[in-house]
Amino acid sequence: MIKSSPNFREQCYDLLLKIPHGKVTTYKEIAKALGSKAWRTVGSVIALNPNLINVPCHRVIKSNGQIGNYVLGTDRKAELLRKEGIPLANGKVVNFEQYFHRF
DNA sequence: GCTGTGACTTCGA
DNA sequence: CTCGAAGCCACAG
Repeated sequence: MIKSSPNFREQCYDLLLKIPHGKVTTYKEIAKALGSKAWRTVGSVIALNPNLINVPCHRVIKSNGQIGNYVLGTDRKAELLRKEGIPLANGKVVNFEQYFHRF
């Protein structure tokens, strides 16, 4: 039972909440899991982040392993990821595939 | 109801 | 490898 776009936003947060601690995912994978190609929208809706407190948006990174952006700043996001146990290098995730969480 | 925008992705030089 | 431009979809005004 797959709901269409109307729930796109909610599905994004839902998947984000499903990401375990110490793991990361990419915007593209999220959109793909939703069956859409709106990576931009994924970042946009997360950027609006109505529930930033409940949504670990800092666990979402780009497809090339580079950390995306963050409401509090990329440096803050990098630090959070590092605390999660993910080593970083020049603002990029080291072996992010290893920490990549697939739905 | 249409236009603009973006926390991205991908191809080309 | 690095830099630039175009494309894409959903949300907000």
